[in-house]
Amino acid sequence: MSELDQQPRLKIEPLGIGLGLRQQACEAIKRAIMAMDIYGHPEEIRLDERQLSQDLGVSRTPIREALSVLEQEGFVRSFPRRGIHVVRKSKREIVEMIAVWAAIESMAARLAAPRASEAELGELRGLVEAFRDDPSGQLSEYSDANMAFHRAIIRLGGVELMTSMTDMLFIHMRAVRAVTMTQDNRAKRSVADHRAIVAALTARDPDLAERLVREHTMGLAAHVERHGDFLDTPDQRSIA
Amino acid sequence: MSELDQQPRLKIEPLGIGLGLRQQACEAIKRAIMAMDIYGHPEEIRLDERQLSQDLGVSRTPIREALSVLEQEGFVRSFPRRGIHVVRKSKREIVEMIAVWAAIESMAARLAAPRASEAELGELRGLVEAFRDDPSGQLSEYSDANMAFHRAIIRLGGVELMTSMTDMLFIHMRAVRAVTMTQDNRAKRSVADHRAIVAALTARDPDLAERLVREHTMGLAAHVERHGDFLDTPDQRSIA
DNA sequence: TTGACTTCTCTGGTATACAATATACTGAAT
DNA sequence: ATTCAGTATATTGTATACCAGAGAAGTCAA
Repeated sequence: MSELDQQPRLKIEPLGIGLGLRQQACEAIKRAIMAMDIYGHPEEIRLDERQLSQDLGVSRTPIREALSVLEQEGFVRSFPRRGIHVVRKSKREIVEMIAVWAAIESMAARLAAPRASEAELGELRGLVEAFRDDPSGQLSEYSDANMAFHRAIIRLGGVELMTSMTDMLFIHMRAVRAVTMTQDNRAKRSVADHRAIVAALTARDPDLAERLVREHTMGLAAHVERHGDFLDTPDQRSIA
Repeated sequence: MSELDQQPRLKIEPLGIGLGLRQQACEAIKRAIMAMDIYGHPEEIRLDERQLSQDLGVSRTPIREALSVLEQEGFVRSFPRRGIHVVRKSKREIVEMIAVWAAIESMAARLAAPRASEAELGELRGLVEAFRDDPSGQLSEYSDANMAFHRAIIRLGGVELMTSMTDMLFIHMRAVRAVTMTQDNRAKRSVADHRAIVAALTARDPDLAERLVREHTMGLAAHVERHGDFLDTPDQRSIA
């Protein structure tokens, strides 16, 4: 056995070493789904198992298991004997996800107010002040920083389950970025809101922090409720 | 088409017709897991795919897909090449689930305060007053009514995603029932809390309803935090 | 007697073959 | 010409066979 280690074994890239082939397929398909702009073209996007299996170079079995996981996570929906479609979240579903997000993050802010260290609050402040000047110019970067800010608050709550659950929600909400950027004054107001939230946390005021986070995020929900009609395609109701 | 409805078609039960064999297996295994008292005996519970497949009379393929779904839902965990174990939630995980529950239900109560109809509030009041007298006698029935009460509040919020997410959480929290019943005065205080919550909703006071629900449920979290040490088995930390 | 190494077995992972069903296309009849 | 029915094809759902890896036990040597 020992001489095997001494020989210059060619370092094969850890293709599937350690984690099952199913999870690799799952990640690959998820990346592919997230890469394409689902809401750009309104036609249904169908996934072919055999196509995916020969594209990824594995058999259909791990593909099917990966698709099962993705269906559980809400990315695809399988109609028996009729194929697998990429799901397209309706406006109502998006608004509901934002409401749940608001519920969780406001509770996280309440928990974070007494818990967060000064250093953590400093990092949070850095995330906000990086875009103190008009963020309309770099909307994409600001959107990333925006998400990072909210994730940071949730993380500061100290409840890991909140982090994982909202991460799941955020993945499905990348389509909302387009909606968020429609009103460019939203970005400026967003910075002001964030600054107020950090101030409440710094003041160790749980009630204020909770209320500000809730109103901020529920405001986004109301915004999507008003301006997100393009999310609903004509054939959306047939699925519901 | 219309004569199909007129004819007395023999009502064959849809035995596996229409919904895949995978979902049947999934439901069967989930029922089996929920039926056994996981927290009763501390040893690890391992699931054998071949055993399950010949017990259910199907091949291993749907079993594996069902187990994938169950792993996603957090019921089992699969260690590569080492077997599949029924997960045992740690005290920390239980407390975190209760915190998320509190976050969602308090937001639902806030949304329900202006939305709920008088009839819905009447039903809610019925759920509370059914156990106005000492609920210590029928603890099991009260626990069911307790869950029904909380689910009703969440449903009144009008956000379906909150209902589905908390249903998922509640499934994992059946083990907490044992903890809840340890302090028998908790049941009496619980009824008082519930009555106050209904009063706040009747008064259409979103802030009060939100606060009461939050404090009520977070009180349960604190209770489990103090008295739920039996949930952590010695080998629990090895998984984490 | 103890420790290490090897082998065997058990269990999960993967692939391929087969069966069932839904859809679409074509042909015939009205 | 239009509609209905039947068949064929394509795609998914299921089963079985094979493979690889991990754990345990047994044996040999020190």
